[in-house]
This record gives sequence, structure tokens and C-alpha cells, in this order.
Amino acid sequence: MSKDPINTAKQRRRSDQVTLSQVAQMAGVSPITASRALNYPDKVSDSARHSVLEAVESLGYVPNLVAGSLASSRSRLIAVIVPSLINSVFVEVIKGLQETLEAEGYQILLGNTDYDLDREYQLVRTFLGWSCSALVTAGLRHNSACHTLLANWDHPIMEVMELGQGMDLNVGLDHVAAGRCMANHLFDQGYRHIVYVGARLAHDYRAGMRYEGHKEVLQAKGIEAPLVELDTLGSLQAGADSLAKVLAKYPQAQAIHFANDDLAAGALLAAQRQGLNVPGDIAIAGFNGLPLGQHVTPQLTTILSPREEMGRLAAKELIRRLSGKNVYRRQHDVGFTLQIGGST
Amino acid sequence: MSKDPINTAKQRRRSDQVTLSQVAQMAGVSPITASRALNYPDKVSDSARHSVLEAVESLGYVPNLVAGSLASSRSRLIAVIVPSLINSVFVEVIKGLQETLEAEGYQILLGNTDYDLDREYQLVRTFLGWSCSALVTAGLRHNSACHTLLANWDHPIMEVMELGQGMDLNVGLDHVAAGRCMANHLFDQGYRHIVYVGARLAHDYRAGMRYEGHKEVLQAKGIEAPLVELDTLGSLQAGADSLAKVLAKYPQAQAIHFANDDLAAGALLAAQRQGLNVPGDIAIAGFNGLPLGQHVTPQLTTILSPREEMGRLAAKELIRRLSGKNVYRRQHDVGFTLQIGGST
DNA sequence: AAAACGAATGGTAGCGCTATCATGACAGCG
DNA sequence: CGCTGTCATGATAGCGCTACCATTCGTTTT
Repeated sequence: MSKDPINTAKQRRRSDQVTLSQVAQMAGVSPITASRALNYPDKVSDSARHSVLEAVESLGYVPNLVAGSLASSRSRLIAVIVPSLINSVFVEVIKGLQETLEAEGYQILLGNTDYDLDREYQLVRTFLGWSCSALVTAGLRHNSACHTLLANWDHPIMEVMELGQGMDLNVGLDHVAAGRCMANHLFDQGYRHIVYVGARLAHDYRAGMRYEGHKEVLQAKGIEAPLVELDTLGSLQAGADSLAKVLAKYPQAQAIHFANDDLAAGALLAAQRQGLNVPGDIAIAGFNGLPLGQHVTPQLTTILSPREEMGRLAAKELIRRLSGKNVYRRQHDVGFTLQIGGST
Repeated sequence: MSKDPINTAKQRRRSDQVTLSQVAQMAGVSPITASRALNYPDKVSDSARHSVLEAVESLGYVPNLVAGSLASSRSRLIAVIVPSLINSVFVEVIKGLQETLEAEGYQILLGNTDYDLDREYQLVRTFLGWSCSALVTAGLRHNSACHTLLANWDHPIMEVMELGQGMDLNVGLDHVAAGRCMANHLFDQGYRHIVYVGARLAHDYRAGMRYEGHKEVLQAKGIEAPLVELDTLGSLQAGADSLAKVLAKYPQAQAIHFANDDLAAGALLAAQRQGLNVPGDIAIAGFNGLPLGQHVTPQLTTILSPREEMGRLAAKELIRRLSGKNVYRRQHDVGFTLQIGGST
């Protein structure tokens, strides 16, 4: 029991990884100075910095970021949680985030919820365990466990896509207003029988918000606002398939307001194949402003949302916050633009 | 100097984070037992496991994965490096990877090189610093620093998209063969003046490989294989713009073999707008098998590449390797399918 | 000249977890 | 009965890095 366990020296170093101590030794400085030379270059003398960098180069040192994060409880990881990767909208937001964040030395930890809030909660738990510097998530809705967890988290939280009272920072656009905008346009064009077509609105609830705006406008004008809900995710195919279905159910329909451009373009191309005239026989409108809409004939009337811009702005605000600067506006409205094509 | 620094006790705990020790204390077991209860549930007694899980729940414990990774030098992070997020092809591969990896409890660290191999090297360095469990990268080409770094790394490396002699594991398809396949198809359809149109082939070198296959076939038949290279990335717009350019330069052109479906569909839609008959005036072929190709009229002749499948397969092979199982085949050819539409 | 200060550097002690070995209890066996 | 083996648990010692404080030394201030 009182034996001196002198030979119990445990060898745990599993890999032959070069450590900062070795770099420091070679450079003839202490480990902490080597650490500073790499992380706060202007806190050490020119000569120290130089010899450390030289040692790094010649040993092929790769910093162990896991150890660094544990010691400093800062990770330079940003968690990004999106509901889908099929929908190119989220990918463009990620792209905007990424180009801005990578330039500042942050890395993205990507999670996909498949529109499932419980899955979101699981991902958030995991990501908090990585001491992420910040978290970006699509949307303002979370389950209650997730909400509690995030409310007690002391790092920036950025909720993107939609606009509203968020937990912390928020960059997005007003989907109800977008729905209103398109409904007004369709009304102004003289359409009176307008069908809204969306896919899985319980999950893609932002499309549901656009429908709310749409319905509000039309009902205020004393017009019905029928809704057709598809049970597949939005795609060209789903849009094409929905066209016949909508026309069968609402033969008097003059215009269809689709929840997004994939659906709308699918329907427009299907109409073309079927010899239907757009907008003569049926007008078609979408949402997002995907490039495809500008290449079909007639061009698709849609609402352009600044997706990459949203990602970039969100990233910039996060970076401001992370570098300790005050953030004046916690909420940013990136707006949207009605883009009128020949399809309405 | 010899003063007993009894009061120097340093307080470093910055956050009020719940630690495993607190969980263990509440559960009435040692920290290591608590650790085992969470990581190897069948290595502890039912009662211990139960009380630990109860304590976790009631304290709202979130495991510190950074500390765990440092101690175990395993991270359950998978680095994924792609050249672009605009090109939906890579996104689909990521999607396939993600759905498979997340199900096994791995997280994705995403990096984007913008087709720059030096950027790839930087990303690889950073990711190795996170002790990733494995690395997935698009393509077999790397700069020499990156190659050296990876060659000395003792974790699985998965190179996807193309097929060939890789560093470790490889899942992809033969792009030269794909180019040959389409060239043969066009020849068989009777076209003799065929132009290949690609974008930034020095960066998107896989498109260049397809051109090599294309050229090989045509030259073997004694036909010229003119190349038009665009200096923007592939997009509908670039495809549309290129059509006039190609026809001006090669008035005798009967068919255009585009490097991808974005370009091809853009050209097809532009032809339609300009009243050109496809394939009567000009035949059009693409590569990838994007859904859009099936919705335009005429349907686009293309080569279908199994992108999500590629991601899923890559993920499965990685998981096999990571769970210690032998991997019989280091190389997987996912193949491709010629999809003949009306556009040729 | 003494005191005060700032810049560069280093010693020490962790960050929160897990690998490793040690221990004690109990079962099976000749 | 001792010997070995298995199981559940725990004590200890790190993983590789950085926060925190202390020290040194040259310079400025009073």
C-alpha cells in the first residue's frame, strides 16, 4: 500500500504525434512561449516567434486542437443545423456562412434534422458537447428541451431563415409578408381563383407562414384561398404531379401559388409538355428565385430571397459578437423581392 | 520561494457546466464507472447504469466531448472536404454520407476548397488537429504537402467521386469511361461534328477526364473533337451563353457534349427560347442525371451518376473500417448509366 | 536614486474526461 | 483448500494544451 510505485510510469502517448513541447524544446523556449508564438504572435519577441515557426516547419507540427479547446474552452467550431440538404435553399445559406466563417478561421460542424425537432435537440446536445463557439440553426421553432438547453447556453445563437423574436441573434425574412406580397400580385393581375400548393407544411412551416399571408390577403378581398398540401417534399417531380391534381380538384383555378420554385418550375415544365398555356390557361408563381425560374419559358414569377446573403450576414454578425464587439441589432431583416416573369 | 502556496488554489472552471464527477457523485459511484455507464453500458451493473442515467437526467449533464476526445484520442468526427457547394453533385454526396454517418453517431466537419488544392491542404491540417476519425475528400489529386501529411496519418482516408489508385479507400466512377460512353452514343446516333463544352477544366479536372474519353473515341474514328472551355463555373446561365458562342465558332456542329447537366439544360432551354430545334438543329448531351434533365422537353440525354449512393457507400465502408472490420475491397466502382432522352 | 511600470518569459496547475492497472468479491475446479 | 478466472468497481495518472500568476529585466517616472 505504501510501496512507491516508481515503475508504474504509464505510457499513454499512443501516436507519434509531434507535440508543442517538442517544438518548444527545439526552438529553445518554454512550451507556453511556443503556444503564444502560434496563437498571439505579437505577444512574443520576433526572435522567439521566428524560431518557433521554424521548429514547427521542420518537425511538421500539427496543433492538437482538441487539447487546445479543452484548455481554453474555446473551439472555433460553429455548429450549423439545417432541416434538409435536398432543398438547395439551405445549401446556399451554408455556403454564405462557410465562406465568411472559414476566412476567419472557424470550422463548420454540420447537422441535418430532416425537419425533425427532436433530432435537432439531439444535434444541439452533441454540438454543445464540442464547446462550439456559436450555433446557427434554421428557424425559430424548437422543442422545449432544446429551448431550455439553449437558453442556458452562454454562447451566441443565430437563428436564420425567418424573422421574429428569437433566442439571441436573428437574420431572416418575413415569410408571412412574402405570402401576402405574392397574393397581392396575383390579385392585381386579375386572378380570382388562386390555389396555394405546398408540401408538408407541418414540417416546412415557413411555407405554411407564406400560406397564412396569402390567405389573409385573399380573404380580406372576399376570395377563397384553397390549399392543396402534398405529402412529399418539394421537387420538380412533385410540382409536375401536382398540376393535374390541382386542375382536377379546382377546374376553375386561374393561378397556382406554389410554396417554392422547385414545385412551380416542375408544374410549369409539365404544363408545357401537356400543351397548356402559361399563364393563359393557368398562371404559376413560386418562391425563392432559383436560377431555373429565369430560364424556363415563360419566366417564372417568384419572390427572390437573398439566401447566400443571409448566410454571409449571419456569419458576419456572429463574428462581430465573437470578437467581443457590441451587436446593435439583434434582428436583421434581409427582405425579399417580387420578381415578375411571364408566368403570371 | 519555499512558501507553501496554500492559498494559490486556482479556480479555472469558467462555466457552471455539469461534469461527469458531479453525475458520479450524485449516482454514488466513481467517475470512471459513470464514464463506463455512458460509453460502455454493458460493462457496468444494471443498478449502477440506472442510477447514473438518472443523475444525468436530473442534472442535465451534457458530456464534454472535447475532454473525452483528448483522453481517448477518438473523436467521432469525420472530416468531409469538397471543392464546391454550388455544384449540387457534391451536396448529394454529402447527404449520402451524412445520413449514414449520423445514424452511427458520427458528426461531419465540413470544408470547402473552392477547387483549390492549397486550400485543401490547409483544411486537412486543421481537421487532423481535431483528431478526426476519418477523412473524406473529393478527388484523388492533392498537392504534395497534403499528400505527405495524409500518407503519415493513421486513420482511414476515403477519396470519392473518381476511381483510381488512391491513398487508402476509394469510391467513385470512371470519368474517362463516362466520356467515352457518351461519345460513342453520339457517334452511334449519326453525329459527326461534335463539340465538347466544359467549364474550368483545370479545376474541374474530372470534366477534363470525361473530355479525354470523348476525344479518344472520336479520334479513333477519325473525327475531330473540338473543345470549348468556359471560364465561369458551370451553371444554367453559362450553358445558355455558351450555345451562341459554340454555334458561331463551329457552324457545322451537329451535337454538343456538355461537361454537366447544368450547362446542358441551360443550353437546351436557351435553344428553346431561340426557336432552335433540339436535336434537329443541334443535339445536346450532359452528365450527372440531374432531375431537371427529365423535365425539359425534349428530355436530356445524360449519364446518370449515383451520387447519394456514392456517399452512402463511402460512409458504410468507413464505418466498417472504423469498427475494426477488415475491408476486402479498397476500391469501389459505383458505375454510371447512359440515360437516353430526346435531346440526341 | 528609488519607485513604478511594461514587455517578455516561464512555472505550475489544471481543463474534464478515459486508459491502465489494481483490487476485492465470488464462482468453478482439481 | 488453494488456485485460477471472471466480473464490477475504483485509484491514479495522464491526453496536449493554455489560464493564471510570478519573475526578470530594461525603461520610464517622480
